Amino acid sequence: MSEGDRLTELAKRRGFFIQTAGSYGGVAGFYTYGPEGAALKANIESAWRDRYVTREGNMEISAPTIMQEEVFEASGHLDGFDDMIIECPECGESHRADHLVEDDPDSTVEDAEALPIPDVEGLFEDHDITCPTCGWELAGEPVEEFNLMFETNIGPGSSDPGYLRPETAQGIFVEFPQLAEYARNQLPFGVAQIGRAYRNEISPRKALVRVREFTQAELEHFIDPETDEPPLWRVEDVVLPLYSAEQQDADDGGVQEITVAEAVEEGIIQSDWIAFYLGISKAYYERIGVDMDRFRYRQHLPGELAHYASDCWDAESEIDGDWIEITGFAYRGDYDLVKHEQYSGEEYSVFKQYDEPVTVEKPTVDPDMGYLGPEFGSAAGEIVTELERLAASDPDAFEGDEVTVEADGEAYTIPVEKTGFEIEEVTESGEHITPHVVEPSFGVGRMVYTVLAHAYETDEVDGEERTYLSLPPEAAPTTVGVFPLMDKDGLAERAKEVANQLREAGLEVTYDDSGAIGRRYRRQDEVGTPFCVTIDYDSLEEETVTVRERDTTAQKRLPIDELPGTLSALRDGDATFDEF
RNA sequence: GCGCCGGUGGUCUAGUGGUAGGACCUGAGCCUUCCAAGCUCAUGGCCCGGGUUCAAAUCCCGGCCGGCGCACCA
Repeated sequence: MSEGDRLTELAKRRGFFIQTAGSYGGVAGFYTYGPEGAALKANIESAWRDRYVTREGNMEISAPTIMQEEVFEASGHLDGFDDMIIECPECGESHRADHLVEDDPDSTVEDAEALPIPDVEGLFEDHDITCPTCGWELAGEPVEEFNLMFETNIGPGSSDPGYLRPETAQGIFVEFPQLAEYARNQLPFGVAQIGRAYRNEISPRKALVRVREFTQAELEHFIDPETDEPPLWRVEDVVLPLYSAEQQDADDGGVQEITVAEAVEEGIIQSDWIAFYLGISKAYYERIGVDMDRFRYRQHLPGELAHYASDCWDAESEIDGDWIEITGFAYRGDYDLVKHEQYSGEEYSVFKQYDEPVTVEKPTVDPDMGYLGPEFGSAAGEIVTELERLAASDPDAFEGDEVTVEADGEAYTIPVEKTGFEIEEVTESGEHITPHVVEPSFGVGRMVYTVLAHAYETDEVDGEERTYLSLPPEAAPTTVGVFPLMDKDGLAERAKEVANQLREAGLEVTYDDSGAIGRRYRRQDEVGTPFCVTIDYDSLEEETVTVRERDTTAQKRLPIDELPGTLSALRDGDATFDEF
């Protein structure tokens, strides 16, 4: 039985994740987190928030999952999704129909993607385009649209299309002008979002790994590319397992264990910002329970880079021998903000003040409209525009008595004195710049899946095989199980009191008084509860209990009144079980 | 989307053209002074639709779902 099969079985039996609406036969690519899974996911998210929002001083927002078409035109997703696919009936290979048409030597078509499908199909017939894999004639084969975004309609009718976001990032980018305002227009600043995203995947696979609705945790860090440097000193000694593009190409290539400082120095990681995030993220993965022996950072190969990214690294975890992308670290440059500025007409930049105001000589014009109007009639407006342009590009042209500009294809000569030409001294205190974006983008479901797979352990206790999830106490759905040794003699009553006391202290508690004590321990082991408290006869007299640790099954005796503090410290990583 | 394989209680599984057993789990009770012990009882199942047949969970077709491979993955 593979690791994935084992995990799916446990997940269903114990309530981590199940196929959605299984009673109705289910639909591929949709999963519901059960009670244990939802708690685990929430803990992983809150650890993420603690790491990337709270501790880094970033903002968090929550945007809608549906936005109008223009947003995705700007982001490039709409084009990216409207791929035209043609499938070869001979070899079964699928190809981008628009690319085949453009690549055909007889064809003059440059942007086949913009053509209607029947036209593209026609081109296949006109030019006898063949399958690049096997050479089969593709004429007559249907060209089909490929759409990975879920489409919907906003309001009644179909005139106002909307799309479910394929990534949470765009919800941040579109609000940049306001967000910059909230950051007091000071770079750098980071905006995070944890939320659902949707992709109509052709072939959902491997439980939570490739699904159609999933949770992303994304951080968009807006920086001044000229001056902002990450605090690399914080992570310079962190050792990263790097699988560079070069190593992937090499025959005997493999993961190199090198420090952040070395990786930057040797140019393996091009962006200091990416290096910084790889550094701080390693500690995050360790914290939530990713096994560092089954983890690596893999650099994208040149051909693999997204349209917006210059350098990109993925965090990958190993399950069943496969490497699964759990995070993408991308340097997106100014791609997104520039596009949204173009499409929205709003300004997606910040004003950057110079250290010292700069005084420049700026040629300006202030034309005498009382002269230009009557003289040139309807051409006057265009002439003014041309004069302004000329003043900026070639102020020397105004040195004579007359200046000549071309407007609407005709040359006009104007006396310089009527142009109001002047060299003004202008003091500029700064300039508008478009920030660059550094984006760590985490797949929450894939991290949940990884953490479960990596936590899955079996051992032997008193000759019996035991299954347990070695989850970090912080991530575990339940922190402590509370049991009476027997369900009699007042033990259960005392145990319920203790359970309530611990709940009051903010701990996640499960109470269980059924069957034998060993069975209850096993139950908690399987859902990864790190500690179990048992109330026995001595508890009634001495006010002490046994605390049992999941991974070792070791037990210690502690006073009841110390439990809330001790267990909280164990959960938060401020203490270890051995210390008591 | 294509190909191969599969689908029996919550889980794992046995099974035959005559409508199904087991184990574990779960619940009730007994027992039990720290690691899935034992006893009694109980709940719960043939993925969906069509066809063949006197009769289909079983054979055939289609669908859905899952696994693997291919393709796709902005």
